[in-house]
Amino acid sequence: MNDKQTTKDRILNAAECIFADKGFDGSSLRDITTAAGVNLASVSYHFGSKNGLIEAVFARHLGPMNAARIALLDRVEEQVGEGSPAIELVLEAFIRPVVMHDLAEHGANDAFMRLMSRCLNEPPTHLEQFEHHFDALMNRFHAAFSRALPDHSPNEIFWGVHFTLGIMHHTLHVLSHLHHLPFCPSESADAQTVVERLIAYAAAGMKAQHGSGVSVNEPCGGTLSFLNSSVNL
Amino acid sequence: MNDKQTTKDRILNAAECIFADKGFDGSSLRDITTAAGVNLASVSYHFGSKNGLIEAVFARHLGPMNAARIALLDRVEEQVGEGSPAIELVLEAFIRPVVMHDLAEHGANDAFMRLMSRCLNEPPTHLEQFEHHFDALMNRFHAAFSRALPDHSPNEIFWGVHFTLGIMHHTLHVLSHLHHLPFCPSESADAQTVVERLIAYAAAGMKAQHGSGVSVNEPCGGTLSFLNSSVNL
DNA sequence: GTCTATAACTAGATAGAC
DNA sequence: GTCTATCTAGTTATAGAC
Repeated sequence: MNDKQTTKDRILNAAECIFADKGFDGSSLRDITTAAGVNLASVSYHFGSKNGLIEAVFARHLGPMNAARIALLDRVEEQVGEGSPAIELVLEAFIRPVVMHDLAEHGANDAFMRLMSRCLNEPPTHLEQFEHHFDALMNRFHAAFSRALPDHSPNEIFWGVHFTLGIMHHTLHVLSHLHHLPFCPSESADAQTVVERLIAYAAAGMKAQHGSGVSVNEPCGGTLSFLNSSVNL
Repeated sequence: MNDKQTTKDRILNAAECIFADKGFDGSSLRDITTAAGVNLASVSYHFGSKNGLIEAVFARHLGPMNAARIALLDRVEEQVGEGSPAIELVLEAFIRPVVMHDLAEHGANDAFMRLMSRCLNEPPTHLEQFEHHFDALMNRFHAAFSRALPDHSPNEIFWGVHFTLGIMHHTLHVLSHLHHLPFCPSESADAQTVVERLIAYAAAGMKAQHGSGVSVNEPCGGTLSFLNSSVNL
């Protein structure tokens, strides 16, 4: 806490970055404290254990981020009253705070974005400890999606929401690795524009869920049936 | 190689499963050899090192899986000749072999599906060693998507393809964790139906990319602009 | 090909001086 | 609060008997 940041913050910042690059199990506390320029033992002092540090790294961001998503949803629902909100508005409240979080909070630092993009696939042992950050959020949004798409069955809503989680999650990964990806046009990187693309894709996809997936025995509605033959799947 | 499988196969099967559950860094060779019922040193003998084992686990599946995707795409392009293939057909060739792979090959064993769903987010160090399995595939499909959507800009194709990778990737995760997910209707699990839902969502989403994301200064086409004010993103 | 034993190293956690 | 030093346990990898 001299003229820069406290030891606690230095550890959190370094941990966020190194966890994002190498995963929880792939990052040692020695890696993290060396990068942070602090002593190894300070992790135990400030966070108790490595798991305590992991939890702290997330808690710092997930609270504000999910609060922003709920706040946007509140405004959408306030505007429509008893009616059905536009699916695009619900999607914007769901998506924008996530993609914009790092940019808004820390300029160009994308460490937490990279970390989020990694999280879905961490071992369940690690994820259970912050699942509670998402329970209330998903309840609210699941209900909102159902209201926005009143003709959709629970199954159509379920898969629509999960497909949408998938593009959001993958987008965080793409945004934080754009420079290494093939086929990447030079104008791709603006996050605001990407949010719009995400919403357009997800809105169209969720609307298209209604009535899809109904014909188990005639797999793809006729026009695709020539693909269902001898080719090894 | 008594009456069951060889030591090499026992290791591969156990590794696939344990890597899927705990990640590469989170799985020790002791975990794997114990589960396989073989000796610790046999990993070095058969695969040289832990990295050699990781590569072998993937090579066993990625070759046949990506060959099936290319074979389906060949048939689609053969049918349309010089014209534009339907986006749904290209998507089916892209998606179906991936989702169906485990079911077709091993009945209900979903270990490789879980492993694939984890992979995108492993540390780049681990992923580089099998990136080459995807180079030719992505070249073929990128061209096919461009032909199927001739009005789309390179940027629209780029994001459309990545959003589609995202839903596919997330779907593998959802399919292998269905039983733990909230809001999951009982009839959700049939993989064939899920493939149809995926194609419907992705086709609608990719088509909707054209013309989206054009207005950087007026973020969401007017109707959403009331969300762009003081709420903390 | 399969085993035991062990080398060489790294991990997270902590005791105790300052 | 911060440090050094160290403990205990776990890791990959290998040498060498069978």
